[in-house]
Amino acid sequence: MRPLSPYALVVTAKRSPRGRPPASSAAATRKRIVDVARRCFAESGYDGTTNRMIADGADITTGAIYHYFDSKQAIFLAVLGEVETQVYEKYVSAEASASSLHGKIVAMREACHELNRQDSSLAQFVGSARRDLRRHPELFAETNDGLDGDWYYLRLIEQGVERGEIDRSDGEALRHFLRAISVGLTDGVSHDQSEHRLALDGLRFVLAGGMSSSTDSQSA
Amino acid sequence: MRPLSPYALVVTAKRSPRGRPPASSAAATRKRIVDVARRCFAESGYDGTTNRMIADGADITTGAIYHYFDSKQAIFLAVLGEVETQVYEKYVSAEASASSLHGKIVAMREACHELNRQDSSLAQFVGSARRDLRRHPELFAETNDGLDGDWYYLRLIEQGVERGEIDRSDGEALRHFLRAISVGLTDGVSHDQSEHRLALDGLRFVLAGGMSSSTDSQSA
Amino acid sequence: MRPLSPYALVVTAKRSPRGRPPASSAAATRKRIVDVARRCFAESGYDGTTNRMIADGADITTGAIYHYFDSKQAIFLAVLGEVETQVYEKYVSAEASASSLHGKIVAMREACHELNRQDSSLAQFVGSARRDLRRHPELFAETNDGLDGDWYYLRLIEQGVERGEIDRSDGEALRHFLRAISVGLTDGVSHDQSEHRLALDGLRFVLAGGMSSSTDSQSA
Amino acid sequence: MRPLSPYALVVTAKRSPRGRPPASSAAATRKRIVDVARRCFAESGYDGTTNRMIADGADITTGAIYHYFDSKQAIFLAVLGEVETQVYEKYVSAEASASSLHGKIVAMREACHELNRQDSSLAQFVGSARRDLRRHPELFAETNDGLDGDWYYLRLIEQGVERGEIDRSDGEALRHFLRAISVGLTDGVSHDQSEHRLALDGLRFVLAGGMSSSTDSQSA
DNA sequence: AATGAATGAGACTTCATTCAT
DNA sequence: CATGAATGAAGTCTCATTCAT
Repeated sequence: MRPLSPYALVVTAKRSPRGRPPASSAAATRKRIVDVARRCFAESGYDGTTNRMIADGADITTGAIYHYFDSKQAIFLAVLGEVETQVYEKYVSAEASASSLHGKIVAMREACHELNRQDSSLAQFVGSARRDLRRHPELFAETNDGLDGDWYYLRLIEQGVERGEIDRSDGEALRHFLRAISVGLTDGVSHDQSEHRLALDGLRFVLAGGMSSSTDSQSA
Repeated sequence: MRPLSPYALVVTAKRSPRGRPPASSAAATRKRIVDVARRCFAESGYDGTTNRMIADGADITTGAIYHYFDSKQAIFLAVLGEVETQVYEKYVSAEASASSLHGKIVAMREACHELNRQDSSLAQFVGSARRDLRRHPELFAETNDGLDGDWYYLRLIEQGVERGEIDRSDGEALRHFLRAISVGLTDGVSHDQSEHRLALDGLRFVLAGGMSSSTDSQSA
Repeated sequence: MRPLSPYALVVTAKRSPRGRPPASSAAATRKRIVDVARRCFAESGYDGTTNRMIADGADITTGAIYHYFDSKQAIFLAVLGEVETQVYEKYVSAEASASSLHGKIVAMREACHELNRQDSSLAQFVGSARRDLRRHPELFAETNDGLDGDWYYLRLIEQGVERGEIDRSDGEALRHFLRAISVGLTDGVSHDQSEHRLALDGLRFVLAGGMSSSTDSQSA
Repeated sequence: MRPLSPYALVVTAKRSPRGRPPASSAAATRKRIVDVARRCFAESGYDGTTNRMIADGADITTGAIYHYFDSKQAIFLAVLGEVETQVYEKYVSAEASASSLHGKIVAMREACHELNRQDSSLAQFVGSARRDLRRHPELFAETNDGLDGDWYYLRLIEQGVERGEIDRSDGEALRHFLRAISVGLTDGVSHDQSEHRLALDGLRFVLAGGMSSSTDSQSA
């Protein structure tokens, strides 16, 4: 029949022979759907991902998906929520590992690097989802603020200003720069660990003032 | 009838019933197609853009598109080529406007900011195309190297090393950082001029060593 | 709505609105598709047959066809394979029913006549497919040798030569004549039983030497 | 632009530079259209032939076709009429070249062979048109009786009966056989001169009674 | 819990035909 | 006489979704 999609699990040899599958199977299937969907959405985007891709990857049929989710949109929202939670936790735990503004920023990016090393589909989903959310307003969830860490940077900088580490007048620009570099690290190089590592090293180099020595009389 | 797509011109009262429309210029129509397509691809991506969107936007029928292009893919390639040319020219002219590595980098990002101010769909197309090119290998053209400015940064850094402005050992990391921030500025904030301005100011602040004073004993 | 195609069943009052229809057998639907397709291809050719014709005839939608076949081409190949099998069987069983070359030839054509009486769409498909295969190389299947019975005639004549019923020097010409008359009976008159019968009688008359008495001094 | 279709003339180097082309050009263009159309219809059938194929082959644009013909259908009818005329002439001239029924039949088939040698697209068009006429009733012209030579055979046999060369009771069967073999020679082997020659030799062999010696006790 | 047959809308694309120039 | 820009209908195929089993 239909050739197996590249998302199909390789271990498709044995299937629960007949009768009701074991109790926890439902939860496991749901998790499989979400996991596969994350990878699909990350790689192909929302429009480019089909229910068939997800079903093949989760070793079920497209019809079965609808036992777990009401729609493709609902799958996306589930993936989004799960990813947000994971990223949020990383952010929070990173915050405590350093005391200065500079240190906290680096710590947070390092935490993301670690996350990316463990499962790169996470960062790639974040990058993909950013565009998909702009394109499909119906994909917005009520709790959608954390993907780029804006709220986090806001807090960090506020604290930095209070501690006198940075002028308030520079805070706003810094915040937008941090947002941009976060997007860049996520979208631009998250698919290659060593590039991501290098880019992060570059950020540390620049933050440490590596480029501040030589200037010329150029202007905007 | 079919509800008008948001890309349709508002003045779509009457359409020539059949045959060649009076006072129509092939070049103008072709340009309209490419322009609308750039905006559509930028906003909705390759998969999310339909021929109907483009046709409505260019005030023709979907069939007429094929008078100018062999396929949707060909339209994309045309847009890509045009954008590459424009961006390339900006890069080259920016290079001459400063003498130090630091200055040239800032000059180039400022040039992009200027381009973005004139037509933000350009930067947004670049961001969108980056993903689409990863997803659809058939969209690669022979001349596809300039979108992120990698070749440009490579040259700049090489020259910087030769002039002793930067250690060769830091060059690789810096290059990847520059790639990341370029992606971030393009993808993350190009849809809002003032945010883009702020993020660029943030980059200049950081490059100038604004974050280098305060450090603590944090590590990766 | 869309006017019903002539292939649509007359009893098409109500159609199941959505989802799997009650009491539907996949095998039966598939067979319906193949049967209708054979008639359509026979009557209208490959180019002239539309998915809509087939779908209407099989009482499904055009989309449902793709549940059973990957493409229009695949439908054609399925019909071709099925027809080849049926014709082949007839040929083989006809071979045993006579002992002389003359007798076997007549027996084979009579077998085809019988097949044609049962389902004339078979012979007509063969005729149509001959042209379609010439025009669309992609319609060739690996097992495509039996439609005109060439291999069959080849064997018959070889045996006739060995038994001394015919000179080897005449065999080649006879073989091509048999191919031509097969095509003629299939393409030219298979749509009308009585004409087919008469033409076959004519062949028997000629083979029996009915035209050999009167000759004059004409030449090529 | 659009790649040249295989029907495009190779000599597309120089085109009448500007202004009105020479006087007889119109007639020449019309002839070119008909000639190319015959080959296209022969090779690809009515459905499979596009106006673009014809236009490319005739070195004009699709629009220009409509200066000479009202529709694709009209082109087909023009080709059909022209072919009928040519074939008719051959038939008539062949009739005089022999005196017996047997001789006239052979003479006519030899005449067709000669025609086929000169321009095989003629015979192939006849074969293709036979199917197209069955499929598209609108392609029938008022004067459409001569393609298979039915009227011709009818007359020949009537004369043969009157001259006592054949029983009236066998005439009807012979006529249908002749029709079938005509179709077979036209459709089955007209694309290969040597096969056509062999098949015609086979017909002559059979008509001469080559198969009448050996019979066995087989029956219908 | 899961299957898989089926729908209906819509995607890309082709093509005969029209008509201003 | 001829071009070529444009239409509108139709064609093949895809896909999210539904629902009897």
